[in-house]
Amino acid sequence: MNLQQLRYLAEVADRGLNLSRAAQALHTSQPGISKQIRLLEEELHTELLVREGNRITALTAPGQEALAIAQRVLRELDNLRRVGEQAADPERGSLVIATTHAHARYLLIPIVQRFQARFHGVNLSLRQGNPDQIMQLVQAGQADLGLCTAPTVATEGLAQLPCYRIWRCVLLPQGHALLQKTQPLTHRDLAAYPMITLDASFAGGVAILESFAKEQIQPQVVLSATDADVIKAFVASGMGIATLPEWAFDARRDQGLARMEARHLFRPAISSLWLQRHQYLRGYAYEFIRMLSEVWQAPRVREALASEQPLDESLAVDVQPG
Amino acid sequence: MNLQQLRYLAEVADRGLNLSRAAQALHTSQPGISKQIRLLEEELHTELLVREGNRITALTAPGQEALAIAQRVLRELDNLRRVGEQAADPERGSLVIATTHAHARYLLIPIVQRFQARFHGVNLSLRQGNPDQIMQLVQAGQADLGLCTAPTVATEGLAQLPCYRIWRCVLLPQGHALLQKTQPLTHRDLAAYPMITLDASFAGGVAILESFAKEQIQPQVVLSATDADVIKAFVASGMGIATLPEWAFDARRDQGLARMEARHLFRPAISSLWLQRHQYLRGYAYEFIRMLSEVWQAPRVREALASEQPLDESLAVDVQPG
DNA sequence: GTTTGTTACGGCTACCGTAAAGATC
DNA sequence: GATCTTTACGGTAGCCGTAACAAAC
Repeated sequence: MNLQQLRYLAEVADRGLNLSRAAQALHTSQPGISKQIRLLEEELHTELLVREGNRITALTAPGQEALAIAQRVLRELDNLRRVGEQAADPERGSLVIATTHAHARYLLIPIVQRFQARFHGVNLSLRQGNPDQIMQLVQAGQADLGLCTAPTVATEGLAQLPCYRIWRCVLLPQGHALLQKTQPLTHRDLAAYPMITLDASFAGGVAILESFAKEQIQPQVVLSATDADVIKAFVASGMGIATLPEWAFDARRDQGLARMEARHLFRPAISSLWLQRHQYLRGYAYEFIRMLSEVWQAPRVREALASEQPLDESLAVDVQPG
Repeated sequence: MNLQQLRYLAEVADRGLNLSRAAQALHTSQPGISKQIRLLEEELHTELLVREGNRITALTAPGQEALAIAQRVLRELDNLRRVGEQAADPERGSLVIATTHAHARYLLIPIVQRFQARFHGVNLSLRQGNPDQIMQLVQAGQADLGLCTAPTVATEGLAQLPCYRIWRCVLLPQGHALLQKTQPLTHRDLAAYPMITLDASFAGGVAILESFAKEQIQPQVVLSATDADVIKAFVASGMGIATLPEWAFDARRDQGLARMEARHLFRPAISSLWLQRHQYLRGYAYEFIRMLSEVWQAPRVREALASEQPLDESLAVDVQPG
């Protein structure tokens, strides 16, 4: 038994049970992979792969268990490497954050600036995607932290730390008729105009549509996008109205646009940090999290990672302006 | 990085940070250990051990983290081996159960018999100890299952499956004056005679004393022991009276002894199965657990292992006679 | 002087890559 | 014939054990 063997098994599973591809991905020879996996099978007295002819078509039942174990072991080894890095230089390393465009563009900018000022040595990188993609990145270990609203896919193995309550407002082109209205907006008011929404992969997009459905009103969605700036551009061009997080609108910068209050129409979405439960976090990662939300001090984060409970959404706080 | 290195690190920590002893325990040379640990430290760019002169006096902070990781990895490797064994022959293997004398001697005998009849190929072995020792055995992986009442020590990393409610009765020598009493026994009645109790390391022993304390009565404890048969022998010899689990008394076999009802005096103790959370269980282990208590079917056990919650004690059932 | 950890060195295992064969689509 | 896995084989890196050394109690 051998770490290499576990690495190979995991990679083979990752590459659709194709030894050649696994070998390529690992920059090694394909017979080596074959041999090592055979050795592992031999040692366990069990076939892990189902071979038909000279193809590998599936994992056996014990193969699936073995794969799960291998993945856990490999993750622990990653953690061990991080422990070393943390000890060697607590202020040098990398931090990958997967998040949505809106979060990256509006929420994270001041935080990232503060973080970079404090930790010059940390290579911070942002990856964009919709919540489902973000979950994948975090689950695969390709991102350290995810920040977004709840995804539509399963979140196995991830801990969720609720951070922000996201209230939506209505965005319209300046001079829009609705701006004349002095009473609070209604769903019916909005449905009279074509709408631009967030893509359905975003909890925000879905929630808005559901709130219309509840009122038995069908809004006319002309476009859905994944990018707040794209949405704003379309609104400014007069294609329709939109709902966006309140903090995605900046009266000074967003010339040609106006916003109207809509807290009475749409419940806030909760945006959370998502992270792998069994992952060692570098010290600066805890600092980053604390910068996101004072609620999440390091000990509290550790506690949340250990407990399997989903956490109370009331931990989320309203976003502080800029 | 290398499995051997993790194994060495764990063993060194286990042997009081003594390389020589670790080498001995692993049947290898001491310089090998030294070298491999140095290599690991080198790869992590971090010292894991605190060296003073030529002694190792402590683990550094990253060393502690590394040790924890190494232990988790090694446990997973054990699991992997078990996956292999399970697949190679589901009915052959070993099962180590750590439990108290009373459980082994009375509760487990019929269950062990049924289990052995069903699984000839399984090497079943019982280890005796008090609850604290049992926890240690399970936590160290030297026993697969623990069966006993709650220990006084921490149970980190263990899952508790409540199984039995243990009611106590009073044991007296035949012809004892109390046997004449027609009304229910009181604490005061009992305190009039010297008592023999379970050792304080048993929840049972402590609970009995506490129930007296609550009544502000001080019983006269002449002896405490860890073995039900020893206690019975002393009671039979007239040294005093005792409280024991109801099922530890057998009117036919225990000549010279008599029992009196005491359910109104002492709350039942809960005896639970204890097992390591991240341990792969062989199929027959699930079967054994089911034989202990029908409540604990395999899927339910898996669920309990995954959830970090302490479980409801009401899952425990009264022990069925014989 | 005994115990304990590190350094030095030679032997050997076992892993790796190349080459070739076997099998299936 | 193309793709993919397995078998065969030689080179070599790295692990292991012995021996010698250094340092502490």
